[in-house]
Amino acid sequence: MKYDFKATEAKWQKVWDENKTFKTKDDYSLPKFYGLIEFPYPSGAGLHVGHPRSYTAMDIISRYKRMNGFNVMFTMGWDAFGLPTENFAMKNHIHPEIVTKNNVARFKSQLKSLGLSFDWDREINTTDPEYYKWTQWIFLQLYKHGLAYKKEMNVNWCTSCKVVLANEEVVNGVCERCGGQVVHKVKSQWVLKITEYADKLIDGLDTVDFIPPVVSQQKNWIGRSHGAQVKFDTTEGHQLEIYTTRPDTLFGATYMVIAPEHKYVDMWKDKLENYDEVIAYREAAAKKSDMERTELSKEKTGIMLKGVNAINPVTGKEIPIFVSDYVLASYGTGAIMAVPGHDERDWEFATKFGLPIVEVVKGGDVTKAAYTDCESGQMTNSGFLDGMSVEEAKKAIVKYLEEKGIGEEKVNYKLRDWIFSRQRYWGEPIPMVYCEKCGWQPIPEDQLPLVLPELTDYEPTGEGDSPLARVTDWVNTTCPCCGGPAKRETDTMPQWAGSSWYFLRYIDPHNDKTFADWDRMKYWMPVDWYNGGMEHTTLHLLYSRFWHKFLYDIGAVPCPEPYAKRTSHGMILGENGDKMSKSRGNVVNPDDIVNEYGADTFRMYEMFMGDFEKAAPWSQSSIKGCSRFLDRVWGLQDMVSDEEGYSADMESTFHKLIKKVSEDIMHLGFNTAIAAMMSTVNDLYTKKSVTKGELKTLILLLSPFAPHMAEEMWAQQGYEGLASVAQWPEYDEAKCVDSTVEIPVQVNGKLRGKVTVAADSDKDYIIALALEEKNVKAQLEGKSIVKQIYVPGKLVNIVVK
RNA sequence: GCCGCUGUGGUGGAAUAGGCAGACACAAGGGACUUAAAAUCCCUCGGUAGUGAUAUCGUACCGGUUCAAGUCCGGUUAGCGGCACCA
Repeated sequence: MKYDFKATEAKWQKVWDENKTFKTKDDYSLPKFYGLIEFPYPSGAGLHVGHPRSYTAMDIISRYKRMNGFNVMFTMGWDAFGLPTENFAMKNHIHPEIVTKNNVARFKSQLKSLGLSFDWDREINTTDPEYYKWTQWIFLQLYKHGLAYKKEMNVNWCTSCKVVLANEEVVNGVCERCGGQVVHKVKSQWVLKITEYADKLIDGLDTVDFIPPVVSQQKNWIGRSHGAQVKFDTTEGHQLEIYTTRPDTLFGATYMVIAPEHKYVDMWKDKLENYDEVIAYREAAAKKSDMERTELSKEKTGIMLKGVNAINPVTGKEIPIFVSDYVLASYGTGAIMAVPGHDERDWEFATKFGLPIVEVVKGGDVTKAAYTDCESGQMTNSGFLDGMSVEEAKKAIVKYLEEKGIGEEKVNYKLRDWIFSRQRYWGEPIPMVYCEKCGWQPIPEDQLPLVLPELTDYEPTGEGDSPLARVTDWVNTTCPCCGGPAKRETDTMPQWAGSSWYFLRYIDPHNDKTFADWDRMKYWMPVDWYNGGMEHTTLHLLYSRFWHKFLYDIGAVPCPEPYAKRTSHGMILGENGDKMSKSRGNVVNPDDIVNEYGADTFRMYEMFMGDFEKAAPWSQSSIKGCSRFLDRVWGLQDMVSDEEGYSADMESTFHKLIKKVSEDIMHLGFNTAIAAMMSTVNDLYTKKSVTKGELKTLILLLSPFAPHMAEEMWAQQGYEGLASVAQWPEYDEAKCVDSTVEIPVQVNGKLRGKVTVAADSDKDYIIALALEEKNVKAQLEGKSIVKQIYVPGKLVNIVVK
């Protein structure tokens, strides 16, 4: 009888739904497993074949854990605030709430068709006021602990979206979303002090099991560097403070550079003979977009300050000061000491402006290029540092500077604070009120959620204000402090806000007293395994770790790290190897595959198509292989014998298979687990028979991968209950070995023959047998044996001369 | 430029901790069944030589360590991802 996937899949999805088969239990005496996948943004385009790769993998792991007696939490929700929904609403004059509702409904039905074992009773939606009430609450805690502040900032302004972007949303100087030009604009923004957590975010990485690329990217992004801050006297009187990672090269500092925005430019207005020229340079730099600044990075520009010089504190020499945009106002002190002998950028600048280059570390030729090696060099031209290694010199100079009171050790980070305001409608309102008398005031917590007001026009004002600014009766309110007239903040939170804590809400999604009950969090946290895309490493993953660490510090969550383990899946590419996209016309719709082959085949193929952690191109024809395999498994029912256990010749095969599938699931080796099942099924077809016990094991092993078919076969074979929650089959390590083994025999490392022996044969016997093997014997003809190597159970190698 | 990852048949990919390279699939070719097609089943399938047993070369390239290297070490090269004037 042919397998009817349509009817069968619908049937079991209904059973699972009605029985709440995958409902998370409240029994905290059970071992728990919290598997997490990134909840999607419900876009208008519907589910993409890329989404289920991660979902299916975690579904398999969750099903495996469940069958092994774990209390499993595996859930789904919607990260539903965001620009595309707002843009769609704007264009079509439909409320974003309706758009979201429709998109969620579509996503949900698509996901349901895949047989994913989510506990749907815990579904959450970031745009639900009962959810964002707590997003706002967390913001208020950040504010109350001094981690949220308002700041006039030079922000990234997308000229096309007419919206301010976070640093992270600007890619190569253009808007990440629309590719529009990004320029600088001054705006007053809410900013979160993620930099205060830089050390904790780096150090915490040692306590979790994240794949190495994630660890290195996060470390790189935070960019911690150790160095020194040093004060240089100037001829004008003020001290100019710089940051350097190479204090050892202080004797080689022949000039200084400050950022165009540096405040000393204004302070020294009267002293500077060429003030106008410097200001013109500053204005030109400000006008440059990030794109232009990057493009022009090859050619260094700058203006020397006329009228003020600095004094090198160790050489006592007067050195010139420049403004140049190769020094960033936002990093360190916005000023540097330039050591052209040992820094490539300084060398380039010094060469262009004809400035002196002094060698202070031996090992290179500073007339040709900067010598930046700090491993092997030796100090020279450096007074009391001469003869020291770079490492020694660093320590000695810092000690000297500290004694003199002109410098100290200093740690710096590339990480910037998180700009948290968006001039958009479809986001969480920031629960703050501005009062002329009292300044910024938080909304009392009992007034949360601060609900988004209804709106008919979602167009941003174009002035950089949110559409909310138009809703005057919402904006005008009273000050929670003095009761006088006040105005609400009209900016909303970025999309990253809702996703920064959603894993906590899954634990207790309907709690209206707190964001999640403590005892529940104590049981469920941390997330045991979080799988998601590499593209979220420096944004979502870092932000959510930051929020969690903050919540931990104020005693609101029970553990310092939210995720115990993080892995990442590769992208699914189009058939031609390009990234799947509408414009390339190579997008595959999962619905089509499910309709043609069924969810089980679709799941199988997504797991079989390649190394889970690497990108893999979609192949329409390869799907057939998985479809054929499932048909063959189904067909086994026609050759099942009356035998209960495993047949003698298949026993070790099945023990090995259980072991392999179990281990492969936990190592993301889904493709090899499936391959092993295929092999075994092929063997059974060769034999043309299968025992009841063998079929039972196969059904159970298949259940996490192709749950619908497994469920149907389980029922047809007369087993009680559901395969989805049946006990995972056990294997016996002792039975994983075959009674006879085939040992390859090499002569001088080249395969010449094979001998078949009992598994417990001893070395001498095997070597003797090997020497008698026909082909081996021929190879040994007329040669003398130098050495005989036997690797137990693996191979024999005979070395001859 | 810096950091990280990856180079294996026509294709996707296997190969535990240095031990039979190419598992499992797809595609292709041949055959069986069929009025025919689809589906299914069987065979072949890295290169070269040979009817064949077999020999020989072969995991991006060059070199090294080892009885033995896709795997380890040094260098080169190509591709992907991240960061990018961070002092």
